[in-house]
Amino acid sequence: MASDRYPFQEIEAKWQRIWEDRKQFRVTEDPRRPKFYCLEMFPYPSGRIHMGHVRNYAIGDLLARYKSMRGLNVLHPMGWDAFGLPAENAAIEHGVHPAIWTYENIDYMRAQLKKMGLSYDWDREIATCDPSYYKWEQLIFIKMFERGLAYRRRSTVNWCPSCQTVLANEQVEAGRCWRCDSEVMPREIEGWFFKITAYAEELLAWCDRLPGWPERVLTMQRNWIGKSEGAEFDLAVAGRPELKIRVFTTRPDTAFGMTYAVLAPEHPLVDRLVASDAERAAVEAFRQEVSRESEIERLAADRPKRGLRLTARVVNPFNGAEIPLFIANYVLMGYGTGAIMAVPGEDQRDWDFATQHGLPIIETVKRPDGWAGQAYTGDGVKINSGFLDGLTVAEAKRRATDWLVARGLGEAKVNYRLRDWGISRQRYWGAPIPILYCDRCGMVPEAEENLPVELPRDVQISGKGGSPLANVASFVNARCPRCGGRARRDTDTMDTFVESSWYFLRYCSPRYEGGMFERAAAEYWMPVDQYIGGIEHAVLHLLYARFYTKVLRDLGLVKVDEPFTALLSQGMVIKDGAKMSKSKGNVVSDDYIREKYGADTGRLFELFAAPPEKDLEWNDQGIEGAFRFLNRVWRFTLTHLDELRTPTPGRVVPVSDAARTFRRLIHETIQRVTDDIEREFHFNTAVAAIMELVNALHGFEATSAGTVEPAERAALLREAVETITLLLGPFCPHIAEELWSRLGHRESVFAQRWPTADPDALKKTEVTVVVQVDGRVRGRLLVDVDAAEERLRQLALNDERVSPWVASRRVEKIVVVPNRLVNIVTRA
RNA sequence: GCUGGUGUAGCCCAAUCGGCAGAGGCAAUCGGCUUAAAACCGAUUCAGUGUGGGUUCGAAUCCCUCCACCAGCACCA
Repeated sequence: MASDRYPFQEIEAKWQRIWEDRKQFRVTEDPRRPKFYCLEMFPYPSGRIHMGHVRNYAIGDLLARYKSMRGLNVLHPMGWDAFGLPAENAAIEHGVHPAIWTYENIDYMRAQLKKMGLSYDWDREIATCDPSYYKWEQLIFIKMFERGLAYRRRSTVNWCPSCQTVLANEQVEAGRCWRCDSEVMPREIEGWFFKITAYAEELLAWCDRLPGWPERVLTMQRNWIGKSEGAEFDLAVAGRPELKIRVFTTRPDTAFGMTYAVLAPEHPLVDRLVASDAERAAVEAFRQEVSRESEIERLAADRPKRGLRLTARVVNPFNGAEIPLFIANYVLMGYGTGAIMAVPGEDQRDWDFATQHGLPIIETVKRPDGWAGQAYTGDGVKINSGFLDGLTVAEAKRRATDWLVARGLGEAKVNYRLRDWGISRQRYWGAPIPILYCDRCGMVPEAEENLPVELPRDVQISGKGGSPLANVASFVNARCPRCGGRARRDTDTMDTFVESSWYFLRYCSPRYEGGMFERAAAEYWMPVDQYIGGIEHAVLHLLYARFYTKVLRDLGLVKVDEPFTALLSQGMVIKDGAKMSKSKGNVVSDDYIREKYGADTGRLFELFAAPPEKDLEWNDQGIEGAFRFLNRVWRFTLTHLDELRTPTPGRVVPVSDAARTFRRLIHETIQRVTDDIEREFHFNTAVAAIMELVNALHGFEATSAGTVEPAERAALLREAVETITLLLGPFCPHIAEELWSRLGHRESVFAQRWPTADPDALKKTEVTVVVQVDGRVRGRLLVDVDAAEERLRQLALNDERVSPWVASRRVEKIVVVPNRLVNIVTRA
């Protein structure tokens, strides 16, 4: 049994050892050669590599090896996103220190990756939990702090009760924690923010300048940034000249349709507007009611709009009308000014509220004929709008804004949905925030020479009640770097997305001690030419990394505007209808597949089963097929080794038709595989093309024995097998190396140039032209390439399989597509 | 509800500019090899492209309608 299968275990171990001994994938900057930076998203060391990881790394490895064979100087590093909550949970559950748990996992997973035969430069391996890594992150934090890009404030944040920590907006999915799926609660807390909103416009603008990114991801980022243009202006409170309410609107043209205004319940002005104790009590009760709603309920678009009418009234500056003022749950404090003008005629939300509360509705845009809807948001001619009447919506927006500006009442304004990135985490296993609180000097950054602020090892982790660091006296109690007096350290740690926002830069010079990275190295390698990872980071990591890169650029550290030139978002690996995960118990382990079929087979299957951007349904039979294919290639090569190794002179010039046809297929395959990899990452069709060639190789071998000259036959078999081996290299590196060496080569297959198609071999002398009658195929013609249209027309009409279909009918017209088809259009 | 994507053979997937619906794999069936089976080798079957319409000599491909599934966003004024 075992003898039937190629000895993958032996081969894989052998070549992994050789690659390691030769340091084959170690790279250095080489200004004479064009570079290619190929990067896969580094993993969190959760324990074991599974087939979802394998897919990611197989794609990256294929590209890295392919680009290298194309002559590029390829940087292909790997490391560990090593800070994170699971390490702390392990500590709570099993009493293991997070550091020990993490490093043990790293050791195991590194061994797994090595057994996959991935072409990493392991000398560049990094782990983000290493103080020599996060030291630089702390330095940048201080520089950001000095420039106001990192700031501390008290605010309502997303609190995950299960993770016992704060989440950034990006880390909340439909009201639930992105990691543990618990319902997120609002909580007032003091914490650190990165001012990503300062880059909102640039992050958005560059979405149009990243042609190598999937449109899907760019759309998600654009939506997340959520730019909206409009105007801001003041509503005067009737009888209270000292009070003004600032509102934001994207539809200043509809201001004449304003029939009431609304404040967010927690708007600070509300307290000054209440006229009596009774009203104050009512407001309090309303606020209580609203705050009891959970995050999930708040997010439901169809939840009832609740509101409370205040006694205060406001004045519409456009027409002087005095209108009622409400507080309502559908206006959010966190967006715009926390206050709106309500125009039920042209806004559905206002329409809903107005009809519920019996408020008037004024139409300010002429409805199209037959309009039967509620609020109308389309274009049209302005009506009931004073000086705006007769204008289009777009014109009226401009004129209304100009009118506000001219009177000093307001201004044009752009708002973004994007909020600043909250980075404080009330947890232990992360990078400490390098800030101290001095009794005398206040908030002070740690001095540069004192970095890194190291995470203390000795700590009690209970999983409850604030940051574990707060209980470590030796950590908390420190000296003020400014005055030398007593100071307390900040006891929060940074969001782990901060580490992954710059690891690609650290890879450029991972052992550099003079800074985050060596300038020359980063200038040579950056940006990443091809980034590969899962779609789940479409907004999170990918937006943060873009932001952080721009910050570093503005600090004068890097020259690039964007970190990733091209992005490939690979689909998930699915089993039994769900993403592989421990909790679902549907994980296919890498170890199991590798031991049963070998690393090459596992990689081949995942590259072959579906195009990379699609989800891949795991299939036990499919992997058998991939394995069978490799065995087929192996067996053919070994059984024909004598013939394959007979020396043949130089280039093959086939004489027989069978040989010429076969050689053309060899070179067509080179062309197809190259195109498939370059054009759209269609690795599945590339594999199919190689399989087709292998099938044809078997056919040629069987039929050419007596009919083709032995020397010609041997030369062609050799050309075919060598081509197959070279093409297979990036997909299945171990078996390719072994076959290459057995064919008599001493150099690594990866030291070879990627094959290019011989134009002579591709030339065709004859083509099959299809003959259709009224669009239906009725015959075929074998003709010389580029045969004249007139000749094709005659041949088609005279073809014996075609003529019966034409005989009794009148030929109306004949469409000729050279080298393709002839379509005879007839009429009765 | 909005936006994007996908729908092709029993299954996973191809089809470049609108030009023969099928490259590859899986499964099934038959044959060869074998004392037999597995493995292996060879062959065969199977869809008219989610629905309905339109444009065209010709549509999986372009346009419109509807359906299903997936993903993202969802009181953002």
